[in-house]
Amino acid sequence: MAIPLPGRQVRGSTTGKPIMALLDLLGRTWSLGIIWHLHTGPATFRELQQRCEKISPTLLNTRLKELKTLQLIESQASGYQLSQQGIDLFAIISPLGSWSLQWAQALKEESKL
Amino acid sequence: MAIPLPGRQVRGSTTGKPIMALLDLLGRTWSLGIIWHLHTGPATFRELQQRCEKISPTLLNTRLKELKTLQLIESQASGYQLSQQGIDLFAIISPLGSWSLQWAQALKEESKL
DNA sequence: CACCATGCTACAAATACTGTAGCATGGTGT
DNA sequence: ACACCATGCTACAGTATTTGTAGCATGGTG
Repeated sequence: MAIPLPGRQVRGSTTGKPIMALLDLLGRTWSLGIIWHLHTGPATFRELQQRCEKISPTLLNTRLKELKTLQLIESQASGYQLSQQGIDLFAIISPLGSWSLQWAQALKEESKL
Repeated sequence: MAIPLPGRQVRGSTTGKPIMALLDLLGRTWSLGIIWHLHTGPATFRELQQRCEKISPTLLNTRLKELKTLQLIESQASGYQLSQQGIDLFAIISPLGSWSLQWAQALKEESKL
């Protein structure tokens, strides 16, 4: 699957709008998960594999390449880590952590009724 | 694919943590896109199809069911719309819109070098 | 009753992802 | 120098997901 570059046509949208490229990227299996798990600090390939529990090396590598091309992560001697852009992106999505807790709670309440 | 319920094992994680269920959900093709496009207001099935440009009706319907089960959207006479939870979730991710613009700009600058 | 729009399903083809095996490279110890 | 191990990553076949097109069922309108 082609890397979703802003300005280009991407999966699901022909407009080239950056947000569409971003939604395409984040909508791919494991993209969000990798960013999420990398936020706890740099990780080697194998360690990242473990943080992600069940990702196949094939896909991990594919996603890493995409994320690297799109400058959300970078690889250093210490392994892979979020780039400054990646950190900024994570800052936006990090509230999802606590939001998910109250969401889970709400679903639980609902199912009691 | 089973609907990613918080508390259950989901694609990519066995821990049952709500955030993992959420990442699984949002990581599915078009989930984010549907939420994004619904934020501009309620839409009928066919209208939502058009907002999403290229989604197949099969998948649109599948996602709508998931999002409805997970209480992020609800269907009314006026069509589908974000639920209160969906609105809250959108509030978190909405900065992605402007973030994507500067990200696109940065990528463009980079490619000039 | 013909005509049209809408919500949605069917189903086969195309695409993406998984899982296991294992190769290539670069240490470390002897 | 050589066996031994860990790491980053690729190969590839099997499986799951997504797309695309066609079209059915229902309800409203003239």
